[in-house]
Amino acid sequence: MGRSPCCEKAHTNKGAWTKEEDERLVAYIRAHGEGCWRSLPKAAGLLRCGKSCRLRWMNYLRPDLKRGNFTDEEDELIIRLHALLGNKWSLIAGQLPGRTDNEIKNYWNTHIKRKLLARGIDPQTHRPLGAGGAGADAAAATGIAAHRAAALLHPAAAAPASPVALAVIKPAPAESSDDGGRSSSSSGGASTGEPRCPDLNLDLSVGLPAADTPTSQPQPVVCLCYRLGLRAGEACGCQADKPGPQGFRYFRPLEQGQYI
DNA sequence: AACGAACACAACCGCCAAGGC
DNA sequence: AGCCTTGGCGGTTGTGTTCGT
Repeated sequence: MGRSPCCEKAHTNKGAWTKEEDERLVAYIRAHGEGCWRSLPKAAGLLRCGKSCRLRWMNYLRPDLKRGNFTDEEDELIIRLHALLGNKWSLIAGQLPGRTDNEIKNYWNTHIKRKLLARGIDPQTHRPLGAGGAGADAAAATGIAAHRAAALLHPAAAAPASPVALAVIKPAPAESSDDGGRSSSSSGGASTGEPRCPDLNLDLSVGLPAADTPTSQPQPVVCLCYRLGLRAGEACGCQADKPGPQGFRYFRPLEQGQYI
């Protein structure tokens, strides 16, 4: 079995990219666009693997990349998205324009993990350290985790200083999958390898509030317990008997320090 | 000044799914 | 239906830099 390498390793450079290589890659993509990565290196005169070219372009050379330090707002958004999605770095990156999955992954591992630990929060379960154990993992493995994630993303649950205020979660069709089916091996949250519930296949949309959005008005957030077939009061404090205009239900945010 | 440890981040590796043939 | 190619993803490693002794 096995598979052929994506390139002939004997004839490819490895390691850090030189300025000249960067220039060649950028020039080629500007002229021809992002096409076939496998054939690109040869066409561009690069002694690189196609995957390496793609990575270099995606992570460092793309013109729309935002360089520089992460802001506090981005920090908080990453933390909330990680609570919801786990180690789905590409999905998280999709909510942070100009940031790449690799960048976010590195930032998480080097900064945010420590930041959460300093706050006394387990970076994997997003629960207070020592307050969960297997129970916390089990909770994260249930649909209730999705509800908690909604709470984490709810404006009222956001950190006071954070302008990241609106999160609308809409249920995706059950048959759709945007993670390429990799969730069984790497979806985040608990790292214990315990059995997990089926992925929720959330079609997640997160955005900053529009400039003219009155922040004092309640923002719609779907209670995922409803999606999971739970009734009012069975797993949350949402107002199930007052459905919103399009089936949305408003979630009562958790108090600070309150966890499900 | 020299050395080692810790940190930050760029890059690589292996795996998987989708799509074409 | 099965194989192969390709793009994409997450985990891990390698290397340069900074900090502490």
